[in-house]
Amino acid sequence: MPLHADILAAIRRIPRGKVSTYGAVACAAGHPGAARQVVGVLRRSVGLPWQRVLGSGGEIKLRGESGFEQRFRLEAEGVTFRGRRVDMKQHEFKFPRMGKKQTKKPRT
DNA sequence: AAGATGACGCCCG
DNA sequence: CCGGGCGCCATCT
Repeated sequence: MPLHADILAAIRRIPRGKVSTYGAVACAAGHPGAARQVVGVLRRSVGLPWQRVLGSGGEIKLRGESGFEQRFRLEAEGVTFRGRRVDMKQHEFKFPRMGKKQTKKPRT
């Protein structure tokens, strides 16, 4: 499974009103250390909840209008901020256990 | 193939 | 809290 597919899936699993971090997503996708690749996927893919992906500590790493955009969109989902960071203790989404491959269609 | 870059993460002063 | 440096992985020129 292409790494971007795993990352893509992980990002899509982030529920509304919750957020995650690049590193966490990469890890949840099964690619610890591939935080940068998470960024790549976010940029190339469209229709993803990119706003729910933040930097470590819940900090918005985007600059300029993009940063504002992200902040507003998150607040619109009910996410609260602590200064310039998202209140992670309240909105950090903990990815479910991922044994190996069984992540979506365990089907019989 | 090599060099440079990126919405990163973590350590150190 | 702030600034600086190094490591990671994939992509682009």
